[in-house]
Amino acid sequence: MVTLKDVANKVGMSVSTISRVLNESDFGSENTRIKVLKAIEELGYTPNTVAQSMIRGKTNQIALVIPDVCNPFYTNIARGVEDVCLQHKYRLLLCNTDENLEKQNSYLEGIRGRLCDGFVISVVSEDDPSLKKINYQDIPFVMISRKCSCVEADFVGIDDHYGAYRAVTHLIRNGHKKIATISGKQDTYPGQMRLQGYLNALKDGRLPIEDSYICACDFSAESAYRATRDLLKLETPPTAIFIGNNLMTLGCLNYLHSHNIRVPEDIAIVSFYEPDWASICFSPLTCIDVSAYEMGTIAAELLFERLSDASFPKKEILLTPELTIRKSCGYKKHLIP
Amino acid sequence: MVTLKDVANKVGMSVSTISRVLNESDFGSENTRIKVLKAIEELGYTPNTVAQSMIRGKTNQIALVIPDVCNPFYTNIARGVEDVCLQHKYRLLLCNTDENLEKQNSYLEGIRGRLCDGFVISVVSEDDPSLKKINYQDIPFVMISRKCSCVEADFVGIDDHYGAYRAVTHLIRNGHKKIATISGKQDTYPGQMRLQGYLNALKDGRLPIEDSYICACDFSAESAYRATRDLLKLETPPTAIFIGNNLMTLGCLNYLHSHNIRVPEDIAIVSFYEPDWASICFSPLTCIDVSAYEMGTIAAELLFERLSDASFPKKEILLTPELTIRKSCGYKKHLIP
DNA sequence: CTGAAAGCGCTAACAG
DNA sequence: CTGTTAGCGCTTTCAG
Repeated sequence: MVTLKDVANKVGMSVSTISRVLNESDFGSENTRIKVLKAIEELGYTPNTVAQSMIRGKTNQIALVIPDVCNPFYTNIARGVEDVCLQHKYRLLLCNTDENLEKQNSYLEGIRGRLCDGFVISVVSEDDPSLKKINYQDIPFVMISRKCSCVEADFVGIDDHYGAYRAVTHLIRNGHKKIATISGKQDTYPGQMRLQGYLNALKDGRLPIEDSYICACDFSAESAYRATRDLLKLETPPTAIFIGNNLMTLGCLNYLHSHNIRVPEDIAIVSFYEPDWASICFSPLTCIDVSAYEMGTIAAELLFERLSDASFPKKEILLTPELTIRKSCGYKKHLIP
Repeated sequence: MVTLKDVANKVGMSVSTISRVLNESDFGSENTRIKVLKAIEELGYTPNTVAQSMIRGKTNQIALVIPDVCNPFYTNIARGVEDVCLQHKYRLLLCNTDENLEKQNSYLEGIRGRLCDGFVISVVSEDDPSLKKINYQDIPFVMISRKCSCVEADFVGIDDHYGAYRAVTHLIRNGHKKIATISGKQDTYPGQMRLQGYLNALKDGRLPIEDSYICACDFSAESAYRATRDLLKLETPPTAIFIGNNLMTLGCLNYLHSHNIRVPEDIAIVSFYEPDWASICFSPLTCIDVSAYEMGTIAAELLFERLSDASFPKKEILLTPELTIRKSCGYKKHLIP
């Protein structure tokens, strides 16, 4: 590997001179500049980023810790975060925890080791204390989508309760009385809030709450596939399902379609978060949705604010999701306000 | 930030001692070990990764450079690469180039600066020479899916020509004679090979090649949406389309569905790469497919081999994709061998 | 078994 | 305008 010293030797100058022509835009005589630049070119020198990080005390890198890289929701967040990073000339270290506490811990360990100057995280579980271990003063972070109430930090998320409430209310207005929910991990904030929104919508709609209609799933397609099967085997199956995320919607629809169950004729569906295939599904999907890209953008910007000034009070930003009506609920126009 | 020195001061020992109890599994008396570990715990010390990288001359990090984080194809590759990284106790730096040469260059610049010990890359364009700039001896890399013939390095990819040929042959066997293609970026290896496979299948099937049936798209859904529209406006529109990737399939189907064009009754579709919604689409998709996760796995393993021994000859690994028949081509059983 | 000292590649304060 | 020097936090000889 060619170093600054090699360049210095080649042109017969000191390392500091070389470093300066590299870092100060108008340094040295035309002559030296040209000579140095030429040597750098010839030798193929590139500054060692690690050494630079070391001396500058910052890495120019931020990390994004997410529970599932394969989920388009997080991937869109990543795009948002990345774009902001680029504007700030930062790099993005993407860490996929796979909903696994151990993996998350291992990444957090690296982060504590100053791998990055700050990070954005969507925690695996709200109950897990590992986030506490990292010193916010040293490495600021913002939580996204999933909040961890045991820790004080900025948070950017969705108004999950409202979203779920809105979705279920839509079902009720369409005349449904037997409404089930396939809900996500209950050790996460969105998992809890979306279930809560479902319950409150039923309550306000004076509908009874039926335990067997509440399926505790884990945000995965497989869990939703099984839940759908169980739901339909019930003595009085539901006529509608509110599904807590995009992946579970896929799982649910896979079951329905492979068993020739029609949507919305046999059963109605509302999904939290809109998959990109919403329109070309066998029954175009009605969804509650929010721009994940924008969330990522907001979170990253908040982080960069923190990076330059840690003193302002903690912020909590909630985006309001909107309902897009397609066919999967059996749109009854006169019922919609 | 608390450093080794702080720990040393606290227990009244030298930094080297602390470093040793940390790095050598059986060092020092029980007493000192316990004392040191306790101090580390109390102070909340974590080794500075940057300093470690510096002295060890390696970062324990590899990068994955991909053109689109939002494409599940690359995301599955990422999962594969990541899992192998984890086994080797490496971290994964994910770089999204967004099909943009400038972004790719900026990431490559960082990589040249020794941000990682090696990397896996799916290039933006085959014609671009920027990969040449990085010194393979210093930082080995393996190309994935997209090959750059101007550079000598390991490559893991799909047998794109075979896949396309197989897909189009399937269409021909189903009785189609007017077969169009929506093909991907022609400055990429898979873009070229898939088009080539299409052309050769037509040739071998004694079908004429119709220029207006060849749509030069760019792998994006939008480009395919427009291409589909144009195709259907032709005087004699095709009865079947071979589509060069998953995203373009989405775009194509979006057009068809929104214009009430039935699949396969009005037009047949085969897609290269299988989206996870293949089964729940309004017309379940027939696809040519390969495991992207596995590709990622293979590429990463190859990279780690290189990392420990750069001397063996360059490898080129091609995975053979398989056809999954659903409904979108109008399955005619007796015609399939 | 432990400490002092050198040095990884670079930047920046300090001299000349 | 340029060179010398001192570190950043850590590991690793080399002495004691």
